[in-house]
Amino acid sequence: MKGELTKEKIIERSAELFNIYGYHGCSLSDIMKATKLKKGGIYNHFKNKDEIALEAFDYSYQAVIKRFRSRLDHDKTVTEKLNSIIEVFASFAPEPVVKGGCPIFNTAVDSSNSHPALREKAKQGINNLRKYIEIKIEEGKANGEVRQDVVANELSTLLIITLEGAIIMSRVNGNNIHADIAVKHLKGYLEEKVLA
Amino acid sequence: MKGELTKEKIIERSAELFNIYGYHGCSLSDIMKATKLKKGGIYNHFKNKDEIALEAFDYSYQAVIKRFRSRLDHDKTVTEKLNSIIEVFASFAPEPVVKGGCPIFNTAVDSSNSHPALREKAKQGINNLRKYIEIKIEEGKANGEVRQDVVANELSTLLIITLEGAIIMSRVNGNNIHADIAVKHLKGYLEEKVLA
DNA sequence: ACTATAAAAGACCGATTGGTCTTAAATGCA
DNA sequence: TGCATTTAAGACCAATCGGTCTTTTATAGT
Repeated sequence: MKGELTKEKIIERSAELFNIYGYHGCSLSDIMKATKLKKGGIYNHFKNKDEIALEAFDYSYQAVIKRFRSRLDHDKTVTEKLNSIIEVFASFAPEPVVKGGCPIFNTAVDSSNSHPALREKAKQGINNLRKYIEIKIEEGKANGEVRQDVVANELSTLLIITLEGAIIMSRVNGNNIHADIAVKHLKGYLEEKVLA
Repeated sequence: MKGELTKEKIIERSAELFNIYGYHGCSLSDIMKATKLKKGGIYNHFKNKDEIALEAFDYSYQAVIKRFRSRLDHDKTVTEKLNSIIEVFASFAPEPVVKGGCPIFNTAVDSSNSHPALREKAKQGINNLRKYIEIKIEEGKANGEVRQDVVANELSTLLIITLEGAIIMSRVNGNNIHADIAVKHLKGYLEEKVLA
């Protein structure tokens, strides 16, 4: 069907708009302009703006996960995977998956006090990502690549907060050096404190 | 004059609203409700919504700086000051200066692609804060408390991104453990890599 | 090619947006 | 206490918001 393509186009374009401008900063007429559709063409596929935003977040989240997977699939050792995780995060600064920065943290900040349903999705997105990293760390502990005294969920959290903070800082300053500082620091930390 | 008090009330209340809901998520009628004023009472002091938002940011920024200063004033050594910086940041998670998280980073994320004037203010706020920390580090290098191989502006950036990332993560999860993890990590880092 | 159906257009809706302006009330000084 | 001035009220405005519904157009199966 043709409609399915249209729906995907709406999702892709609004994912970008929501990521750049936030839920309240992006209106239906913005989406209409971006998709070159009129109201009827949009509401034929979605029952309201919320539904667009929610599906757009899912799309963005999957895009983030896809970048992690496609990179980590090439890695054989946990050591390589942990370094890749750091690099993929940092890549969100110069080459965002969706224009406007990391959609997960952006949505978290944008929605956390104003849009419960979106906030819940962002929260789950973050925690899924954290769990994903945690499992890699546990794998490293199991096969001897990672020290036994490393607390997987703490390290996972540390990686995410440092890199997400860096991405935001880089975006505000229009400069990637902050992301680079985070990468350097975390890689050094891995070497000295995490890897066996 | 009475009007001055009213103006301050408007700024304080809207600082909170903007911090919680963002610029586009907070309407004039929200501000009217929060201040118990009608439109005339508000536009008597400000020429438009932008002016309120800009002055509200200044207010929030000063409140952040004030918390840093009042805490760091008690510290004698640079070592104490650096630990205080970490603790003050972390305090923004359980006890925000303005309800809704750190107003500087919130504004940065909220405005960075949609409100140039506000974005510029947030950018300057972040960089002033970074400079402030950088100077403390340089003081430590000068008096021998901090190692000579520490790059002040890198360490300053690292502290901010890690702690700001943690604050956001804590807010989304409604839980301070992420801020605590950041504190623990950074204090350990200070001990091992920064302090002489 | 005809037709049933899916897709998109766009007029229309009430509510709300940010903002203006006139009017009324509160304030502070003499 | 009287009066000028400051402060706030609130009616009013055009524009825009998200959303509905009918109509037209495009598509796809026969």
